[in-house]
Amino acid sequence: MPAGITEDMVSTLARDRSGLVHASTADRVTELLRTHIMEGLFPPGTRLSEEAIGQALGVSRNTLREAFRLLCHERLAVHEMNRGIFVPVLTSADVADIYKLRRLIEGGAARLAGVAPMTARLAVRASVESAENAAAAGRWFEVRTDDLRFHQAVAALTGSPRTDELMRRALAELRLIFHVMADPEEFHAPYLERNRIIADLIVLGDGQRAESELLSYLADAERQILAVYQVPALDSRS
Amino acid sequence: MPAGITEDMVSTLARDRSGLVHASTADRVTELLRTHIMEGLFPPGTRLSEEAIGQALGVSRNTLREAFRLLCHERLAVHEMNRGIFVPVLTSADVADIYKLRRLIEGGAARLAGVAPMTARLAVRASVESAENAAAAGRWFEVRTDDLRFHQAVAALTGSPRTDELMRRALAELRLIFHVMADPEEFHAPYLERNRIIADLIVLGDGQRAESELLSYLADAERQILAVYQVPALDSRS
DNA sequence: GCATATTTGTCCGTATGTATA
DNA sequence: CTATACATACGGACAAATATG
Repeated sequence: MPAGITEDMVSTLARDRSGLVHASTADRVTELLRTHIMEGLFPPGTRLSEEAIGQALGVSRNTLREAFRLLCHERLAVHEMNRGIFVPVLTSADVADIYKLRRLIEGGAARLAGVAPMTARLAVRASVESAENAAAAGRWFEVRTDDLRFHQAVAALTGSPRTDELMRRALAELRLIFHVMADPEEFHAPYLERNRIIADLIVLGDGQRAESELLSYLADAERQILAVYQVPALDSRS
Repeated sequence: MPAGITEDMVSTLARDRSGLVHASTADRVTELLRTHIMEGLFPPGTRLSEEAIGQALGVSRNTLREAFRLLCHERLAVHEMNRGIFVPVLTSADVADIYKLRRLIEGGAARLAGVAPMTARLAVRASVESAENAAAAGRWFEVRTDDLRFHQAVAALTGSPRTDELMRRALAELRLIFHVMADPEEFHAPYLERNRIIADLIVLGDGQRAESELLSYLADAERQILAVYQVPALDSRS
């Protein structure tokens, strides 16, 4: 059981295999590794050994390599030639870039609030209410998840599958950053009411104000992260 | 030599192998297939046989499968379980979605014209001038390439690597659509002067007007494509 | 700086399951 | 329904690159 590989990873794989899901082994392995990386179970910089993980998961190296390639493609892993696959160590520049992209996507999506279908708008508010309930119960990791759902729902106002997927990937990367930061309560609490305000504006269809609120929101969040997250941009190598 | 596989595909592969490029075989195969799909050498709907292509390229099926997975991930191929890899047949819905995404990205990027570095703005104008020269010489396929470079340069105004890559992939998909359309002269000629106007606005730093010009440009182009491109959204199967 | 061990990159053979003629 | 073709997945092999002592 080499590095963060748990028993239920393997059983999950086996369960899905017997299930009626129409996906290849490589796809299931990808999904499994993706969530494990996103949940921070492999610390940034960890090398993902083909031999060890393949054996722990009970899949061949060839199959595992297909999964690794996909993870690299969505930036949840980095490939260093002849050295292996590593969990990425994101830099301050990465944080800035992700927020730049988020402002572009989420800002533009919020502006569409007035023309977006009401179901999509209500989904935004639903995620905020879910977060409020979780916060009231003190479940702050759930608040974090709901916050990401909120932003996903905002992007979904575009009604564009490609935008949805793009947003999903950007937020997956962002999770990597969250894991090396302070506890979720300190970070997310202040944004709860701002989420609520934005959600209400979106339901009302006031795209202009929703956008400007969201942009200042994202700018503040970026500043706050960069103040704590001091990973230099120079090539990180152990 | 089964399906669209030419001799120089193999020689390109061999040349790069001996070269000092630091990339794996799978990466080189991916790049090779990517450009060949983008250039329309495989008609939409074609099945990419592991056996045939692997043999033609002189690479093993394992290596080829890694490449196929990547292409599927960037939507330049579609994977049908237990059936194989196919060149995608894009639907009208895909066209609409790609243009929705483009309006979001390119519109937001154009708005940043005033704060973008001058080198990035001049790159936009350079692509237009290149297209104008190609048009004057009657090289319309070159005009098409320059047009795509123009839009890539607009997205690059954000200065975001992730946005650049995202845009590259969206435009790669768009190429698939262009190939089944009328000749490039008819389609691109009317947009030449509009490109010029937008580029000048960007160099001047007038993000507001650049954005609105670009948005109406994209709306017109989408309409024009959809008028000709009548592929129904229902699951295309031969 | 060198020799060794480890790990990746790539290929091959093969067994099994799935789709199609 | 059978047969064929093909994708899926595994395991083994070897060279090359890298890490380790």
